[in-house]
Amino acid sequence: MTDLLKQNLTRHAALTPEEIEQFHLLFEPRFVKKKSFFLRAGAVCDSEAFVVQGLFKVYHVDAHGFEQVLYFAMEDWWLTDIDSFVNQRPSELFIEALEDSEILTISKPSKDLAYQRIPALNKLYRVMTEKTHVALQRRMLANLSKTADQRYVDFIEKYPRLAQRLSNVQVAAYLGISHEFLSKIRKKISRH
Amino acid sequence: MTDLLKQNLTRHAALTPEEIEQFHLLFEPRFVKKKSFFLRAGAVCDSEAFVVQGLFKVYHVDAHGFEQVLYFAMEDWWLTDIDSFVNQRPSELFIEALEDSEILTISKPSKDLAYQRIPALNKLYRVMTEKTHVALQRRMLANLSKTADQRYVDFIEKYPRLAQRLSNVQVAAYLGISHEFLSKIRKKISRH
DNA sequence: TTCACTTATTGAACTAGTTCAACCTGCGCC
DNA sequence: GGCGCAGGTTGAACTAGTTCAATAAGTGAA
Repeated sequence: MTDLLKQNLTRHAALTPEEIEQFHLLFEPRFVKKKSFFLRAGAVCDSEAFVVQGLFKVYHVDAHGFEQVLYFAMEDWWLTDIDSFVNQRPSELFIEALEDSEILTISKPSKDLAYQRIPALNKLYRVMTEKTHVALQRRMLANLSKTADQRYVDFIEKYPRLAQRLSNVQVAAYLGISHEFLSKIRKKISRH
Repeated sequence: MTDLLKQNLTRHAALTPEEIEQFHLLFEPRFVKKKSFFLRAGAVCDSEAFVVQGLFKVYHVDAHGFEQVLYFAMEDWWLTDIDSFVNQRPSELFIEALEDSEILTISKPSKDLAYQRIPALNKLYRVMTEKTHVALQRRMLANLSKTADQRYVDFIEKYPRLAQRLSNVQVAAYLGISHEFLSKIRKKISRH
């Protein structure tokens, strides 16, 4: 079960086997039932998590009660509100399990300790943050330039397995459109 | 002239004076005239830069020839296409001077060398990337939830000095709306 | 089996934002 | 001094996307 985590850590930067072993011992397993929360707006994000099994939605709720999805996290993804976790300030995000899930969590004190003891972790998280930032930049540009139709097609092409596990309501909240309009897009596309 | 850079470096992580001195020596000054480019799509981003004086636009040009602005960089900001710089692959972005500008550049080999010699830089750039990522997340959520009116008001409140130096065409390309529509928004707002 | 609830679809009326074309500055340049 | 031209405004016609309300199908719990 922690093999997936170890593989993930190895992918981004060259840590020694000892460093990986030492780091992964700081994680604790936890089960999160469908519809319950890893983080709620207003609370401080006091731990980060790696998804071993299951699916989560990371989202914001605006003044009108509408949800905007920042990202979905399934197996091999990370859960965190960087701002809240790093600065230990109240979060503005919700992180909710969409399926019964299994995660590995690391507390803020443990991670701070790890940064001190394993300096190479700074490089690891620098590289990981760079990658997620590049992905978000691409999404930002796509949102500024493409129609909802194109963004929907791009989404199901880029994340086919994820798309299968999501309702259209969830996908619409990610694309930034109403679920009714997504339904109309799907109809149009299905007619070729 | 390099004082601004040193201050900027100090702001994000605790480097020793020696480390800052050693790092800043790797930067070279360069002048970029208005309307000329620091980076063009298709080229590899072989250096990063810190803006000492002037103003730049970092943007993408889509298939229809429309520009989408990723961000503007004035004094005390950084210029880079992270993806192209880190992975040394052709960029999809343009970085163009909107005013006669003065920058400090560091080449890819110099920065790689610096990471080796000054491990604390990994923490510095981890923290800087985290901050820009958080800012982009907020912008993404704002774009998904707010109308163009609200986004325009937010923009001039958040970056009042920057907004003064930009034409409405540039601001519209940042907000993701046509400049004609921005003009109508401005008229509506000016009537209180 | 029934009840409550979530999910998806559809249509009609509406609104936010685009597109195109016209026009009006101000301003640098030869 | 006139010329070209980038920047901003405006209006009219259009399109992308929303909102609201109705309907139907599936699902899980008691």
